[in-house]
Amino acid sequence: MAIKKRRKSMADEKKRARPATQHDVARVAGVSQSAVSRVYAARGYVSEDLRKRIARAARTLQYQPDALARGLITGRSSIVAIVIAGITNPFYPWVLDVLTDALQRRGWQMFLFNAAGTQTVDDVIPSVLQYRVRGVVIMTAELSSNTAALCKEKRVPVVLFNRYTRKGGIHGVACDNERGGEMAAESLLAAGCKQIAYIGGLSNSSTNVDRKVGFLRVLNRHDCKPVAVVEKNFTYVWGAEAVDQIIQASPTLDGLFCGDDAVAFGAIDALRSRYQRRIPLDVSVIGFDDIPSAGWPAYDLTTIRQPVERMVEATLAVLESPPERSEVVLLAGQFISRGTVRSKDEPGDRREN
Amino acid sequence: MAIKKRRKSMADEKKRARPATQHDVARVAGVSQSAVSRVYAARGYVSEDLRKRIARAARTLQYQPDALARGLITGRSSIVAIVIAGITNPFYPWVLDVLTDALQRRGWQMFLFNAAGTQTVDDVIPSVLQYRVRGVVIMTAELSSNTAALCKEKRVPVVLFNRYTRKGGIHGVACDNERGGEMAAESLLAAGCKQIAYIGGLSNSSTNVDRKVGFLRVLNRHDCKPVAVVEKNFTYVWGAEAVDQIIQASPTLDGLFCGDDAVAFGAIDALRSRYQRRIPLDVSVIGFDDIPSAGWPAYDLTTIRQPVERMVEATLAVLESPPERSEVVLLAGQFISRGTVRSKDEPGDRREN
DNA sequence: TTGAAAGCGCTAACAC
DNA sequence: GTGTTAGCGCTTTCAA
Repeated sequence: MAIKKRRKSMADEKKRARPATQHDVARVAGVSQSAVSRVYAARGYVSEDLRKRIARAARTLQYQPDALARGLITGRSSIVAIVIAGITNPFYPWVLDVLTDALQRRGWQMFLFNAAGTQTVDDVIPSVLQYRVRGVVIMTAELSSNTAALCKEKRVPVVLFNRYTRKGGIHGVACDNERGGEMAAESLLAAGCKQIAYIGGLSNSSTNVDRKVGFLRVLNRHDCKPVAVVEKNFTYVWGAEAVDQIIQASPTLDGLFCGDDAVAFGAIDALRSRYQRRIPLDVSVIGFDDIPSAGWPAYDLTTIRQPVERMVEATLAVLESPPERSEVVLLAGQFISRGTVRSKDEPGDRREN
Repeated sequence: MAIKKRRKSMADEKKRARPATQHDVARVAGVSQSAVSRVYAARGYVSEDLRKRIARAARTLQYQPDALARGLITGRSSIVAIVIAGITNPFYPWVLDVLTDALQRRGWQMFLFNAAGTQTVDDVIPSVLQYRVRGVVIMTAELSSNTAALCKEKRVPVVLFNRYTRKGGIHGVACDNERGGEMAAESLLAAGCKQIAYIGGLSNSSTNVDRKVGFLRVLNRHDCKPVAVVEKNFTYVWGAEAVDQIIQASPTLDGLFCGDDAVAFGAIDALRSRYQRRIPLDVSVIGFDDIPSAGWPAYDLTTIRQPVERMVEATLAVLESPPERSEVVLLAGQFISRGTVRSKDEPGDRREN
C-alpha cells in the first residue's frame, strides 16, 4: 500500500500527462470499475441509471479506452495487417481506398507493410504478429511455408488477396483470372487479330499464370499460335521493355494482351512513341484490372475490371469468421470495352489524335 | 493459488494456442523472468552467460515479445499513424513507398487511415490515440483545433506532411511550394507564353495557396495578368473540368500551371482530346510533384519534383524528438524540364504523335 | 549482476 | 444488476 501511495502521488504531480482510466471514471460516477468495463466492452448487464452516470463521468474526464490493455487481456487487437509489394502500381491504392473504408466502418485498424525494397513478407510477419493482429492480408506473391506455419500456430488467419495457393491453411480471394484471360483472347480474335502476344507479370504468381492459361487456351482452341509470351513483373517499365523484345522478332504484331493495366500503359507508350504504331489501328491492346486511369483519354484502355469491392468484402468475411478448411474465393471480372481494340467491321474508322 | 492452478491447467490443455511468454523462457533457462525482460528491453545488466541461456531457451520456445503488453507498461507503442485523403492520387503511393521503408527500418509500424469517403480526420484520431501511437502524420488539409488539442494533451506529436499551419503545437514538413510556383511562372514566361492560367487544388490548403502565390507573384512582376485562376481539388477529373471552363473564356490560352501532376494529366488529356490543342506547341503545361508517371511518354510532363525522401526523413526526425516549439520545415523542390513546355527559340520544332 | 514484486488498464469469472 | 478479484505479459524500481 505504501508503494501504491507513492506511485499515486507521482501520478498526481504530472496529472495532465495521465489520461483517465476506467478507475477514474468509476470513482467519479460512484460505481465499480467493472461496471465501467461492462459498458465499454458492451458485455454483461448494466442498468440504464448506471449507464447514464458512467457516460457523464466519462465525458467530463474525456475518457478513452486503452486499446493496448484491452488487447492484452482479450488476446486480440482489432488490427488487420496488410502486406503489399509495389504500392506504386495504381491497382493497390485503389484496393487500399476500398479496404481502409471497409475496415474503418468495422472499427478496425490497418497496419500497412511494404514488402518492397529490402524487406520481404517473411521479415515482416513476425513483428506484425507481436501485435496479436486479427488477420493478415497478403498482396505479394512470396510467403514461405515457414511463415505460414507461424501464423497458423498463432491462430492468425491469413488471406492472399488477388492470388491464392493450394497449400493448406491459407485462404485466397481473387478475380477469376482464367476467365478474364479467356475474355481477352476472345475479344482480340473477334477483332481479327492474327499476330498475338502476351506480356505477363511475375511468372510464378497465380495472378499471372491464370490469366495466361485462360488466354492461351482460347488462342489454342482457335489454332492461333501466339507470336510471343514474355513475363517479368507488373510494371510500366516492363511493359515498354517487353514491346522492344516482341517488335524486334514480330514486327507484324497486331494483338496484345497485357498482364495488368500498368504493363499495358508501358506497352502502349512504347508502341506509339518508339515504333509509331497506332492503337488500335495497327495493334489492339487489352489490359487487366481497370484501374481508375485506364479510362482516361490518354489510354482509353480496353480491359477486364477486377471486382475490388466484392473482393474486399470477401476478404473481411474470411477474417471475421475463418472457415475451418482453407478456402479460395474466385469472383468474376467484367470485360470493359473501350478504345484500344479495333472493331472488325470498320478497321479504318479510328483516328489517332 | 487454487484459482491460479485452475487457470494454468486450462492453459495446459490448449497449450498449442498459448504463445511462449518471458515467464516460460525464464523457466526453461533457469533464470528469473525479469532477467529475460532485461534482455529484450535492452536495459539493465545481464551477464553473457545468462544472455546465452536465455537466447537458447527463447529459440526453442519460439518466443516473441508481446507488443501490447510492452506498450501497456511503457505507455507507448511503436506505431505511427498516417492519415491520408485521396490515396488514389499517385503522389501518395509514392510517399507511402518511401515512408513504409523508413518506418520498417526503424522497427516501427504504420497505421494507415483514409479520411476519404464518410470519415474525416477528426473522426479517426480518437481511435488512433487509443493505441498510444508514437506520432500522427497528417496528409489531409482538415484538422480541427479540437483534435489538435486532443493530441497535444496526450503528448502525441502531430506533423502535417506536404502542408503546414501556423497554429501552435503542430509541426509541418513540406516542399517550398512558393518557390516552386515561382519556377513554374519563370519557365512559362521564358517560353514566351502570354495567355497564362492556373488550375489549383483545394483552395485553402497551404499546398495550393503557396504554389499559387509564388506563381502569381512572378507573373505580376512581369506585368502578366493571368487569364484564369480556378481551384477545386487535386484530381484528374478536376483538371479536365477546369480546362473546359478556361478554354470557353480564353481560347487563346498558351500557358498552364497545374496544382499537381494529376491535375496536369487531366488538363492535358482534355486539351488534346476535346480541344485539339497540341502540347506544347499550342499550350505549354507544367505540373507539380513529379510522380513516377510524369516521365512516361504519354505525358512527358515538365514539373517540379517534391523531395519526398528528405521530407520523409524530416518527418520522422520530428517524431523521434519533437522540438519544443512547433516547427515548419520547408525543403526545396527541383524543376524537371521535359516535353510539355515549348522552347522559345524553336517553336515549330515539336511534333505530336 | 540477479531476483522479487508491483502494477500498466483492462476483461471476465464469480459471488452476492 | 453490481462489485470483487485475479490475472493478461511486460517493464521497472528496489533489495540482495
